[in-house]
Amino acid sequence: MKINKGVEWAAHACSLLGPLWPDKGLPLSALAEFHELPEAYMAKQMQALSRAGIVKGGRGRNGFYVLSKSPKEITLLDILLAVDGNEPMFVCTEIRQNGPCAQASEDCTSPCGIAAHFARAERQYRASLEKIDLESLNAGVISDLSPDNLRDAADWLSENHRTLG
Amino acid sequence: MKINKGVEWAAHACSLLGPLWPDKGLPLSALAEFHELPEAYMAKQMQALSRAGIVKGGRGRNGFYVLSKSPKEITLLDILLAVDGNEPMFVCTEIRQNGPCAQASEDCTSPCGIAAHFARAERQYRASLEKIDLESLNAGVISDLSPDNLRDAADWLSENHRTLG
DNA sequence: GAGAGGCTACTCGGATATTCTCTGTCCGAGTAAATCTGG
DNA sequence: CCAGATTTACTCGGACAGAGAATATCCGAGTAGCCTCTC
Repeated sequence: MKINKGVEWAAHACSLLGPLWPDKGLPLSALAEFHELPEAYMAKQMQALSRAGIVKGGRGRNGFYVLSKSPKEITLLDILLAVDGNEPMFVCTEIRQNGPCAQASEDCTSPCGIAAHFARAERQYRASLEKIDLESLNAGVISDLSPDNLRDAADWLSENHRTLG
Repeated sequence: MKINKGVEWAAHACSLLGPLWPDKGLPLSALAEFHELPEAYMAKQMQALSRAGIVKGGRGRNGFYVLSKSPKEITLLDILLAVDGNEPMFVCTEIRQNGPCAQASEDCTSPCGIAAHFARAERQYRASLEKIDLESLNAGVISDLSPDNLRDAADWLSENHRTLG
């Protein structure tokens, strides 16, 4: 029940890309360097985001990543599902249909009670993350920065960002 | 982010033990056989429950498992944490303290915004499972049984249960 | 026949292999910019 | 000097190993009941 480490990286990366949207972005190398992450593995996470349609990666010499939607339309849940997969945490193997007192499968119209409770909990988990969009996420992250840090980051980004077209 | 398969087994096992509490229980062999599960691996799950203080396993020739508390005091969350471990799903590696614009660790008094949101979601997940105690869980499971199944199960349990000394 | 002691059979508990997913890495596909060549 | 084709350098994308955890299994520790032996 551990979330992939890549989710954290992807979330931070999207947080960086948020303020640059819609016409600016960052190459993989910058996204990795900003947080001192291994570029090759960071690529894997960005690919996952790309496949999920959260970011768009222009290929070629001047390629870089841009958010493919407004930061308001991207939620933490989207990022989690993109990187970690959207399989449910709890998978019911219907063991109630096994053994000496097995329930007939035609009697199992409603899901197993245990599975139902886990599913409900998971829905609440997802709902909680669904509420956090990239815009509000960024507001929170930035408010934690010291004025010096904020200026440093802004400078660094302006040096490394790239523009579409 | 997948929950251990053993959690399902453990939950069903506790569900069987609930109505037998406080003076009756079932040996591992019965718990495994009832749902046609591999006994050796089922043992692992019961050991985890035992270590967490949810069940008590009497050793020796006539040993068997009994709930160690009232079914009302045991929640789905307890079972989940016992079998799956109580590590948080999302672990923040503080990558904000890395890289060219790293935040100084003394500035990081409040947790990283991203981690905070995941933590909040996880609290809601746990809270949802915390509400389900074994008694209400059993009520749900039993209500899904057909009358025939219910009788079969009752008979089988009365044949296989064991009573404290 | 009764009691005590020892033995056996059966149970739980922890330590041990095996499989699978996550983690980490590499090389190929693709494109924009720079270069070169001919006019 | 300029336009166009070509080369080049740099980027993302998917395929490929290694590590760690989950899965599955086995053997040892422990106890209740049974058997035997003795009185």
